[in-house]
Amino acid sequence: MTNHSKETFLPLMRELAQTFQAFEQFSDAHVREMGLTPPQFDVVATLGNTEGMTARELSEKTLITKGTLTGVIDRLIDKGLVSRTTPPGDRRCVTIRLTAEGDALFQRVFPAHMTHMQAAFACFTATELGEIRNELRRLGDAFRSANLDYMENSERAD
Amino acid sequence: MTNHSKETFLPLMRELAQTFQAFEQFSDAHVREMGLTPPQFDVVATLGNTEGMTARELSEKTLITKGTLTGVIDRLIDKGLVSRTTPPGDRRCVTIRLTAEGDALFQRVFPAHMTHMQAAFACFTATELGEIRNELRRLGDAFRSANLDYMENSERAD
DNA sequence: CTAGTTTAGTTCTAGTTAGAAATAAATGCT
DNA sequence: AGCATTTATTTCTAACTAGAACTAAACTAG
Repeated sequence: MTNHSKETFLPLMRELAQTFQAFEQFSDAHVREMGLTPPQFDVVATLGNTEGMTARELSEKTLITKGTLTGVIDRLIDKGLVSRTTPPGDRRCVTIRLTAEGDALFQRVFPAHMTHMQAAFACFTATELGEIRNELRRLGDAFRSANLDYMENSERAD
Repeated sequence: MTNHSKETFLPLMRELAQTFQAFEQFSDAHVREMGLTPPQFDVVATLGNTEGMTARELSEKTLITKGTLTGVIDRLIDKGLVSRTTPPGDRRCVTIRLTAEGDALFQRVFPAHMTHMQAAFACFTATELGEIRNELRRLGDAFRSANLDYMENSERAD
């Protein structure tokens, strides 16, 4: 258990933010050229090659909160790319599914986006990519666990 | 120059997004408790211990685009935390500066936030933090350079 | 079997986002 | 000096954001 001075971890925090921003810029520029917003692409990519799923599942996989997701789905329905139906058995839920048009878009756009992204990783070996992934996971775990500790303490204060 | 299959780099992309999201959640929860939105905190932290700066400088340091910054500054002015003045010499610019009240908030809130963030890094050595930072930089450079290549090609297409 | 709780989704609010168009001042060229 | 370009910021639009309050349906315990 080490207590770091801010000079030790602030640069890492900055680097994380800048790296993520660079990733988003590279990814989003391509997504927008294909006529989708980044969250819309995220939803279409997640629904691709599935039988559809509930809003809750979709929210968990895309990291889009449920309140936001309602609006994103609304706009995808306006574009004719997804449908919202009530599944038999539980009328609280909705099943969100790609339409034929949405599936056609997915088949066209998803491989194109993978090819786009691939270009950024060409200067790494597969081993390096795995190592970076592990370090990111460790860092993410540290944030998640620190956040749990923090929320636990503020609960007690209620 | 390696051509990776999507199984090689997709997990890394997901991990990057999840790690950044965990970082934001941990940081933002604390910032909001102190009565600021994350971009507002970012601006206050950047202006702290300076004589103020132009909107352009502030935009570069915070990664908030200038159009967005106008609104963030407006709300900080409403709260009485910053001021917007035209510097002598160039009437196109504005100088954005913490008010006395804004400085008092900064002195109180910035150290508290550093202490909050520090807790997440306790399980790493200083050396590890440096290594992760280097890998993040390398990854970020890869995205930035891929993005430059991409933009160059689309320019030619105009 | 029914009141209370949990779960699913939508709606609402305030704020942020990028990008494009508009405005205005300063600089550079001739 | 005068016109064109560049630079700095604001305004505008469409979309996304989290979180809280709300509605409705489905459990669950007595």
